[in-house]
Amino acid sequence: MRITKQQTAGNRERVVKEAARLFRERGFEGVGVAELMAAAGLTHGGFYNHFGSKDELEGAACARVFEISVAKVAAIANIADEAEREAAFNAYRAHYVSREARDASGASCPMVAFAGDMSRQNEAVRGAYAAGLAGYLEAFTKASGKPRHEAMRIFAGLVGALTLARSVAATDAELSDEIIRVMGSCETK
Amino acid sequence: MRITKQQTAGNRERVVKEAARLFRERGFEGVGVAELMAAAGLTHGGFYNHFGSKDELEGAACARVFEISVAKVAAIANIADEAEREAAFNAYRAHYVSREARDASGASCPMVAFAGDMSRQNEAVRGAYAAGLAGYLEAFTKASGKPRHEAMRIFAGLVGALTLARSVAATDAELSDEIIRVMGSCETK
DNA sequence: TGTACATCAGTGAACGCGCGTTCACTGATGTAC
DNA sequence: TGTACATCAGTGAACGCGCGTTCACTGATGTAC
Repeated sequence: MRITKQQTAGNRERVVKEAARLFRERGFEGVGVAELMAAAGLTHGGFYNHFGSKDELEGAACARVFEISVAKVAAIANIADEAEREAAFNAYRAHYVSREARDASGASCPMVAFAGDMSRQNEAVRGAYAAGLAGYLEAFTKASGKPRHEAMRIFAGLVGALTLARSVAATDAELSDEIIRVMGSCETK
Repeated sequence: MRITKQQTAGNRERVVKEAARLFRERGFEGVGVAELMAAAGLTHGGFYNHFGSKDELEGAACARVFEISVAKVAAIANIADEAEREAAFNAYRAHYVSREARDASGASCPMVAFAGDMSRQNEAVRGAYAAGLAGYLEAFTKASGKPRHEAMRIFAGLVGALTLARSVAATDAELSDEIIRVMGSCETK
């Protein structure tokens, strides 16, 4: 059943994309190779035609997630008009800690999705993550228009708030909403 | 090989204690029943004399970790002298985001250790966690001497900072240290 | 452009390992008399 | 207090399931002529 080169590339692309979603939703250990392939409309046997190992896909998926996130923040940083940039940045912050963002774990920020178990990940993932975080912080600082240390404090607050809100979303909706409310409406100080 | 009731209680206690440490270090899925029992000086076969399932131990360990953490914060909240309490609270904050705290993952704050994969945990763990977080936030607010929403913002910043610092501790020590430096020296504003 | 053959993405069965859980057995403790 | 028996925490082998990985096979694509 050989298929077109284009189809092959499309299949690989779809696996990475589904992996980026599923890994964020359920963690690297929470999704198996068979399910990943099925999500892309394939069967598990062909997995190793595309990737050398599950670790390798994890690394690729992690890198992919960062690409998307960094691109979003970099787009804000590149807005020329000062007031417009600031407005976009504030909108980004507000959406970062929102009920929508909390509930869309498959589209989550990579830090919130992956940071927690980075210490027990393979080299491929750790490398992609470390490079990704460095790039993200740089873009975030630019987008914020503030000194780096201040931008980092803001970002840490966002990460902590979203992490905490998610952690009790299923068990204590009221507390989760309170966290969102308190942290989402951060005046710019 | 029947043993003393006291020894039995001591054995169970040791398993929970080791679990509290190991689960924080490597996550619930990262430590097996056999290793947990070995850490307590036992063999895996007897596990089910003490616990109905691994899930049950996870719940007990999670609850235990919160007990310890909440007690620490509550002790600060109960300091009568205002200035002394404030000093103790600031010391707590400073130590929370420090290189020592970052590297001692086995003695970590339960939120930083567990929040990330709470969404994929069993009922026992989720229940213990939700109750624990609510109790912790209450104690933390009291200890801070500030309005609840402000205390929550401070706490979210601490959680985010420690989470981020840990996530790159092994791959980008410089960035990790920078995060600690920036967030640990938080003036009280 | 048409034909013949090699390539290789996809398929599904099978392997092997780790891990949670079960089980038959042991022997000192705890208890009934 | 002493004796006889039941209890039950601990042991280590074994089971069964899930999951990453391998493998033989298929057949349409891509290529050489």
